[in-house]
Amino acid sequence: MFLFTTHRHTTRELLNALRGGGAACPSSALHLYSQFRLRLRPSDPSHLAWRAAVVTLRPLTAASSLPLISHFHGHLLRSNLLAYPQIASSLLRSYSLLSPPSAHQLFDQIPPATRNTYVLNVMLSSLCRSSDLDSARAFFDDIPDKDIVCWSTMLACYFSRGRLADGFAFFRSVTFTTDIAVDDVMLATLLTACTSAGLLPPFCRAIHGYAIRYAIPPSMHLGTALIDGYTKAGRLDYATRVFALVPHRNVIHWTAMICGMASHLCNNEAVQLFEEMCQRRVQPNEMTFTGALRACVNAGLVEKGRDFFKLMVDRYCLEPDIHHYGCMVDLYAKAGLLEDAYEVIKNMKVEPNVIIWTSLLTACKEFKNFEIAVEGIEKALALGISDENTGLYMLITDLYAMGGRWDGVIKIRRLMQEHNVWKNRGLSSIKVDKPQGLSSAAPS
DNA sequence: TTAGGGTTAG
Repeated sequence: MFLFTTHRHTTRELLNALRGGGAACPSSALHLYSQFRLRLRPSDPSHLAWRAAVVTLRPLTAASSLPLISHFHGHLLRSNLLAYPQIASSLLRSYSLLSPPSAHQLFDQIPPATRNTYVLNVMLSSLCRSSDLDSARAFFDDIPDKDIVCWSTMLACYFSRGRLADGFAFFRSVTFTTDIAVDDVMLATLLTACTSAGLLPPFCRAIHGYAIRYAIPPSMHLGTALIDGYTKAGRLDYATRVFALVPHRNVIHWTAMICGMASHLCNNEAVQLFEEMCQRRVQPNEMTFTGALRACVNAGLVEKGRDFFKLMVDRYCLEPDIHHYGCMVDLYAKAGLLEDAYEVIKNMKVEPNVIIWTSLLTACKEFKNFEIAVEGIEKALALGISDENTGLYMLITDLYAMGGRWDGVIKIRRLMQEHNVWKNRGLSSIKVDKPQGLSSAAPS
């Protein structure tokens, strides 16, 4: 925290305070910035002015404060700071995250001389997020000097729209028709797309092989994408090896590894890794706790799970979300502690969803506890019936039958009939030669 | 010293 003293701070000191997180909240950032502007002299180097404005925008954007950003935009216009590409790209990015139409308006007002590669890339990224793919592609085609960021942005756009074949064709065109050197970010983009499309493990190994061949280190995002890819491909051994090789492991690397271990039922290893992470003073986030709690659920470690949940709230001041409550309900329910599970649901700060009710009611069926089941059923029915929760309705039917409540069975059957929803038969398939989503045409 | 990309519950 930056403290104001009787000492008259120089512009450099104020800039360092802004940059060093001395202004985590928007109001203190704007206060520091106004102090900075008061001290700024014509003799100061011009880069001080735009740097201060750039770092002031960060907390405003992090707080998603559109009114403050608009207010700051006014100041930037009046002080002619928007002529700096650094400011233009920062402001454009802030708007594109919070209000894409405002970003597009701003872009039209940026003079062509200011529209450098950074500005164009932010605009492309904004179009990729908020407009149709063809508009983004048209904008991409018009960019004169495309760099790796530009190509990566467009590549991610294809994948995020589910256009796998076009994305792979696009990647091929990067490698075969340009001199662009593929980097770790582009490989991470490619790998993430393969992981979500289930094109593993050969693709994961191929991309990893490419990274090794071209000496691209598994740093940051590529490290996470590899860990996640290998764990989802069932290769915990490779994931562990990559994890060990990541130079500066951050919370996301640890989380990907912990979640990967938990999903493969290496529960004790996941719990150990989580504890090691805390010992090394790496701050866990909400997702890390989901992984750690899931390991406790799988292993039936009720006490440990309870401790982790308490640790999350008390020590790390994290607000539990639906995933954490879901784990806690499951933790107690699977151990037969149905009262505790139901208590979690009653005290939740978010509405329970179909997963939570299914978790509780499945345990009610297993442990033949009709009392809690009846209470739960009443509330679960409030979710309403849809194609997504027919499983829950079937479970409720079973529970009514178990309690001899045939009127309930008839009621649910009638509801399902009225809404024309039926439980689908279990079905699973494996594509062997041609993975799904690879059938569309290559881009022009 | 302004741009792209990564991790969660039945």
